[in-house]
Amino acid sequence: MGRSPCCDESGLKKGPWTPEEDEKLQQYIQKNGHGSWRTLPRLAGLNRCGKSCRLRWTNYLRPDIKRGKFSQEEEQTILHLHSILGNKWSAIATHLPGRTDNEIKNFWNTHLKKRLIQMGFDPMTHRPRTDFFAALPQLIALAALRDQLAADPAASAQLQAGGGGDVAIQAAKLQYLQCLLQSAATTIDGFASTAAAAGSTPNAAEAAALDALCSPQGTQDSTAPVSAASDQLLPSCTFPEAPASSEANQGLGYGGADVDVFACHGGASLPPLADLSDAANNPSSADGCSATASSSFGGSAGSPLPWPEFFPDDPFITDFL
DNA sequence: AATGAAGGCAACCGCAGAAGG
DNA sequence: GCCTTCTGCGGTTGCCTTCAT
Repeated sequence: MGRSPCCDESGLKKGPWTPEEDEKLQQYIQKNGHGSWRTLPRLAGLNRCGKSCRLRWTNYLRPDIKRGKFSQEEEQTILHLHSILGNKWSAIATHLPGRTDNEIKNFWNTHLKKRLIQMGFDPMTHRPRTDFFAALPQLIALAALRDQLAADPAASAQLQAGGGGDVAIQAAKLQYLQCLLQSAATTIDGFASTAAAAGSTPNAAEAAALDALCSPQGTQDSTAPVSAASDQLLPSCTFPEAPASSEANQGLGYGGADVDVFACHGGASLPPLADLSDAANNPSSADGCSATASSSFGGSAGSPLPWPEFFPDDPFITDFL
C-alpha cells in the first residue's frame, strides 16, 4: 500500500492550530457535520489537509472530550485493557468515554509505562522483568531499607509501633519485604551460579549490587532481627500466598477471591493487572485473580524469576522506591 | 537569575484496511 | 479482481513548559 502524504501538497499549513482555525473547523462541523474529511478543509475555508482537520477535531475540538488528569479508575482501566489488548489505543479509548486514543497513548508513554519500568515490570507483558539487572534499582532500594532497619532498632521499633491496630499491617509489610528480598537473593544466587558456570562475569557495579543483596550486613537470616515482631504475628513466611492476617491482607492490597479482575489488587492502581490470557489458557485459574496470584507474578513456568507478588502502589513501598 | 535537562502534549508521518468504482 | 481513494491507527517528532542546578 502506501499513499503519498496528503500534507505534502504545497501551500497547506502545518503545525499548531490557531484559535481562528479552530473556530472555523468547529463551526463548519457543527453546521454540516464532517462529511468527507478530504473536502472539508476547502469547504470550511481552511488551508489544512483533511487529515490534520480530522485529528484536530477528534483529539481536541470534539465537544465530548474530557480534559484534565486521568482518574484512578481510568488509570486502572487503561492498565487492565493494555494488559489484554496491548497498544490498541483506539480499542482502549472506546472504554474511556471522552478520552482520545492519542491522549491515552500519551498518558501511557509518559506516565504508566515509566512507572511500570521503574518498578521492574515489563510494560508490554505486565510481568516482572526477566532481565535481572533491569530490576536492580528496586532490589537495591529494598536491600538498603532492610539494612537500615537492621542497623537502627529505634526505627524498626517505630515502624512496628505504627499505632494500635496498625501493628499487624506494619509487621506484615515488613515481612513482605523480607520475603521479597529473600526471593530476589535466591534468584541472584542462581544467576551468579549460572554466570559463574558459563564463565561470564558481571561488571563492577553489578557485582557490587549482587554483594549488597546477597550479603546484607549480618542478616543472612532474612527473618532476623527486624521482623521479630512480625514473626510472632506471622510465624512463617507464607508468600507468595496471601498472609494469614486479614488486616495484613488489606494493608498489602490483597483482593478477595471474589473480587473482579479490575480489583485484584485491592483497588490499587498498580501493579499491572492479570494477564487474562493466562486465565484463558489455564482453566483451573479461570478467575483473573487466581491467575495473577498463583502464576503471573508468583514464579510461573514462563518466568525464570520466583518473584512473590509485588504491590508497588502500596504507600509503604512507594515511600522508598 | 540564567541555563540546560526533563517532562508533557499536540501534531505529523506513514502504513494498513475498508470502501467504492 | 484490480486500482484508487478515504479513513483510522500507532509510532514518532518537535515544541512548550516545568524543574533542577
